[in-house]
Amino acid sequence: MFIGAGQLRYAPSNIYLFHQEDPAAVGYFLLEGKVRLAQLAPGGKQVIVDIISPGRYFGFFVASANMTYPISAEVIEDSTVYCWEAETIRELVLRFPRVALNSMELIAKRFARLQDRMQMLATERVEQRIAHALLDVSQFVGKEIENGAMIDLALSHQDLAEMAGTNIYSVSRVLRKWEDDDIVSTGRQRIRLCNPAHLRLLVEGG
Amino acid sequence: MFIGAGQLRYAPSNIYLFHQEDPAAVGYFLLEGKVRLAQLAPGGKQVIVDIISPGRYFGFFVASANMTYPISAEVIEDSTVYCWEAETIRELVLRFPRVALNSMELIAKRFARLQDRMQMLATERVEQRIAHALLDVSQFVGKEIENGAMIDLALSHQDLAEMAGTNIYSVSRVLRKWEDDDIVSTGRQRIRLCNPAHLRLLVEGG
DNA sequence: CGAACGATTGACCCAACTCAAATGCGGTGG
DNA sequence: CCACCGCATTTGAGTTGGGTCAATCGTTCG
Repeated sequence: MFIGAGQLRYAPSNIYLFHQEDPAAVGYFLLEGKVRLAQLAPGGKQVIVDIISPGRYFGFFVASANMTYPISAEVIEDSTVYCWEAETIRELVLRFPRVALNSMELIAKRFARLQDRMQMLATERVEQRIAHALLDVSQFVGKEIENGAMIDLALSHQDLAEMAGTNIYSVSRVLRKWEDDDIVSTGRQRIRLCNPAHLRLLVEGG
Repeated sequence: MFIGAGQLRYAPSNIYLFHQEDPAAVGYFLLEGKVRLAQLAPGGKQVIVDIISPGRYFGFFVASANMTYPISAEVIEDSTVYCWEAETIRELVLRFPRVALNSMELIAKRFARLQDRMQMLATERVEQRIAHALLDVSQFVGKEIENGAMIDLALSHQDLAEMAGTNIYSVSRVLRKWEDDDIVSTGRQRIRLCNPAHLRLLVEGG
């Protein structure tokens, strides 16, 4: 949408598209690559809020609202983005109300997802949280193998820990246990879900 | 806004305006009273996502998106709400783009707030989380006394626990400690922040 | 006055965090 | 091709925050 009003931009791995607290001047749509949205806590720890894969918007609504970015966006895989100035977004929304409605629907879904994650952090124990985080992220960034029975994720233990609100040691121990039970298989910066159904059980069951 | 397109409704304490999983058919604006938005976790525990005070919208964006409510809304103080059918909201957004823009700004702020809460749940320890939750909720539902030096909250330990992702026992212990330090004073379903600045220190500091 | 409910307190215990150290893997440069 | 370095991961041991349970107390209200 809005092709023409914004501009295409190539962003190599490891750069930041924007930093937390920066005035939100630009909204993005990811065409290709991968971007990590993280929030830095006072004290050094950070939380990964989301991992963006192609076809998704980010920093879009804040930009329309004249705020500062509440999170940072780090490119973790060479990416191509399409981006719009905040002012342009506002004009487009005013000109094409349909766009606004779509945006509202989009954000409502993201909102629900965020609430789910909040609940998981508030009520679940580490093993469930890790399962939850894996399933959540696999909806978008996973590469399916063999009719979806397996999902391959490019994800470090560090990332997973920051999504589940724990540390790399606990992540390692949990993954090891699951590996013994053939639920996942792990490698350097790679996690393969061999049995997503079992993970789902863990999340539901308790 | 939109007066005329929706309708006024009186809702007594203890009823639910909507339940989690219900199709989101109506969006609300609170004129008077207090409403608790909570999400029930599989396993009985629940998380209080927000406490709504007069002047705020809720269930509004989900309604515009043809989804099911991701949370339940319980009236916890006799309330007056103004509400719109989902279809009406969509029509209004399409007809008055300005409304859409305002909505997007509104939701972006809420989004940022939710992300903050997520971070707190993921990285902070219980004492900080409770301080955080108190400050967060006091922005909206507190009654200021003596030029803001004190804030009076109608809040049970149970509520606070469900906001901070802990249990009533830990809440009680933390509040007791703070009471000994004259940071708060407590009563039945009532918490008075005597020294919000000190709480803010706790949140920042670590 | 008594029932119901919120709050308190103590004792116990375990999940998970911390720290330290070892191990393995990948890429690089000689 | 091998040696080396840096980083991700693993593993063990020790510690503890805070969750759980049980019992009690206080207060509100019918």
